[in-house]
Amino acid sequence: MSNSLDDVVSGALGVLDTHGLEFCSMRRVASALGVQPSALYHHVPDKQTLLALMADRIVADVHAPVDGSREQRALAVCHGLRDAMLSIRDGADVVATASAFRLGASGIESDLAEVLGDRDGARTLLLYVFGHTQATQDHRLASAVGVLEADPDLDASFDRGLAIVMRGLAD
Amino acid sequence: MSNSLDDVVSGALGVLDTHGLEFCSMRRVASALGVQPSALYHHVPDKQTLLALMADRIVADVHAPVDGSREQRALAVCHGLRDAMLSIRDGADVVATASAFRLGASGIESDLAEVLGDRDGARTLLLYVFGHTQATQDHRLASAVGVLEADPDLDASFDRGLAIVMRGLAD
DNA sequence: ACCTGAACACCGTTCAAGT
DNA sequence: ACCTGAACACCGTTCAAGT
Repeated sequence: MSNSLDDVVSGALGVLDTHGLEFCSMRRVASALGVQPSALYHHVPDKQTLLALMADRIVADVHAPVDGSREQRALAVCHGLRDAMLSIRDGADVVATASAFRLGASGIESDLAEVLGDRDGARTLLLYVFGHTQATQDHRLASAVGVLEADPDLDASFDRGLAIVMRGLAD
Repeated sequence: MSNSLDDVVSGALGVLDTHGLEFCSMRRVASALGVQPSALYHHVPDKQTLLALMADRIVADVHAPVDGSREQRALAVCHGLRDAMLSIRDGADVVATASAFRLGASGIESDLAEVLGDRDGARTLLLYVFGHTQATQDHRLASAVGVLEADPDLDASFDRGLAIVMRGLAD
């Protein structure tokens, strides 16, 4: 059976979730799809592009709700983003790296900027969400492996930091 | 001549600055030191540890000034950190990655927490500085290579985001 | 203590050729 | 359009052995 680009992205996300970013190689993705490594290059010019497509898919369903106050809508986006990234192994690393590369050009940053009416505020909030979620996920992995003790406060810490940034944005 | 651990870290930083993180391999570092790849493992257990030592050295001279208001001292740390990371190629990536892994355990986070009297505030500020600086550096590289147009506003954008977070921290 | 030499099990990417 | 097969130029890490 022929694979489509969507199949390739799905296959890559499967490898990511079961083996982690470190082992998410073009060769592994190819073998998960039952295909030679070189076949992937028919769908994608390079690995970086594949990672960007994976990032897009991870956050694809994150949108601002239509009603609520500005603050409520912004918080919903931040929590949705965090949950989406945490829902897949190393998701935060994948999304944060891809997003750092196109700051200002991401759909979510525009969404957030529209909700808040503040481009700098949107960027600041987004960078915070990426950074904290990445740290949370790395920390969880490390404590699962046993190199660090678990920090049960990370979710509360996220909300407290979010509150700090939102307070700075209040008009 | 025998190499010390410090020599290895210096050599690695040299390779990083001239070739970038992508090409900062154990093999290249070894060859820059005039030594076989396996020799590095006498000084360092693995590449990840070497990257952490490089990160420590990049930010080694960043400290809070002794006088000034709380806000002034915190801003000085943030700017010092940003400048230190931008002073070497891919420095922000190296520092941010190493720091995400030990959130709460870094010296700068403690420094900042002491200055601000607020652990969550320190973490929030730090994540913002890492994220924005990483995006700035990636963006500059991409525009130097020509894949993105340059954004001359990135430095001003950094200060505006910093002001937002500081405002959220005001008591 | 610091290093060599050789090996192991991998990488991303290219390219001619097949269907 | 989608894929194979083979190759190129690399990786990180281990380990016995040398000085």
